[in-house]
Amino acid sequence: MTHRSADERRYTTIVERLKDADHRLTPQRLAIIELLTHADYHPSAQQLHQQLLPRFPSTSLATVYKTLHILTDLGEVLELGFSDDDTRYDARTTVPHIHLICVQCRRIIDTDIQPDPHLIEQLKQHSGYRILGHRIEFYGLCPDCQDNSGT
Amino acid sequence: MTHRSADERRYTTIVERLKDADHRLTPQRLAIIELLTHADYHPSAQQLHQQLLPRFPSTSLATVYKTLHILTDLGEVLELGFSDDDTRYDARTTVPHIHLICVQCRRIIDTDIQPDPHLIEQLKQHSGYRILGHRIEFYGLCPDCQDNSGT
DNA sequence: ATAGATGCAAATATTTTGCCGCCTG
DNA sequence: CAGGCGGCAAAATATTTGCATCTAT
Repeated sequence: MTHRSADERRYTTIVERLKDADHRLTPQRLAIIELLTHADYHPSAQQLHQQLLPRFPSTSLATVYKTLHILTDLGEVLELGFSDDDTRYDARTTVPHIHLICVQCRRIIDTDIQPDPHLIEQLKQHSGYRILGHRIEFYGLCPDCQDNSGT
Repeated sequence: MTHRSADERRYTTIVERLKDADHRLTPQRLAIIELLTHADYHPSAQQLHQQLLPRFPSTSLATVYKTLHILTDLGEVLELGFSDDDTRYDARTTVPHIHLICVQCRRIIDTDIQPDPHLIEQLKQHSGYRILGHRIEFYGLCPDCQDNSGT
């Protein structure tokens, strides 16, 4: 077998998980998973729906939401809620990772940088919390928007 | 003048900011600011409204939202949006800080622990983003919920 | 006195749900 | 061929807005 990209592997993984959990592999679901995995892409439900329409003109938003919830329950998709923007969905990896969000174009990219384990230890000690997960986002201007702002 | 707590000082600061920005100091607004500042408390708009009702039975949710937006625009309140919960508001400090969120009781507490500056430098270098701010949350079980889960 | 605030209700926006006919397995 | 799924529309939530009235300054 020839080279497969990380995106393709991730796609396959999620499809397998769906099948294993006895969910049906409908064309709509496969298309949604493809969109979620093939691109540095953290779309909203609306965006997914828009991108689906050319291929499946009758797709409904409800189907998009239902699929996203199934994948979220399986732990394959992460929801990112905001107060001033639609919820965005991240299916690229199940490994917790830090997000970088452009405050201008709203692009969200993943990083492979991990938070310092020492920080987590500190938090435990100070608070008594049992730490289970995290959400870490940095806000700023992406390279493109830095360039365009000089117009 | 006698001792004033950090909460009281924070309350006064926000009230001054409102006045300086030529907003009126209505009883409703003062009460909202008091609720926001006097407690380790990151309430939702609904929660604020509920707590306001005993003192101001006719207060409307719209007023709560309007006040929160004014304070957010002034930079005195931080909005925390989620996908599965109402937006929560943090008025306790304007210094960026890490939140600890209990996944069971949804209590949100502040910490005074700062992210490693080295991490931020790393992110800049890897991504080319100009970093302007952050949102860092750790999820887990607060001490109370750890105790109660052993029932 | 008057600009700005409140409170009510209606409007918006987003997400969820119910139901029925259809398709996957 | 049976139960899950997609699509439509209605419902449920959360938040915003318009407007008449009231009030802080």
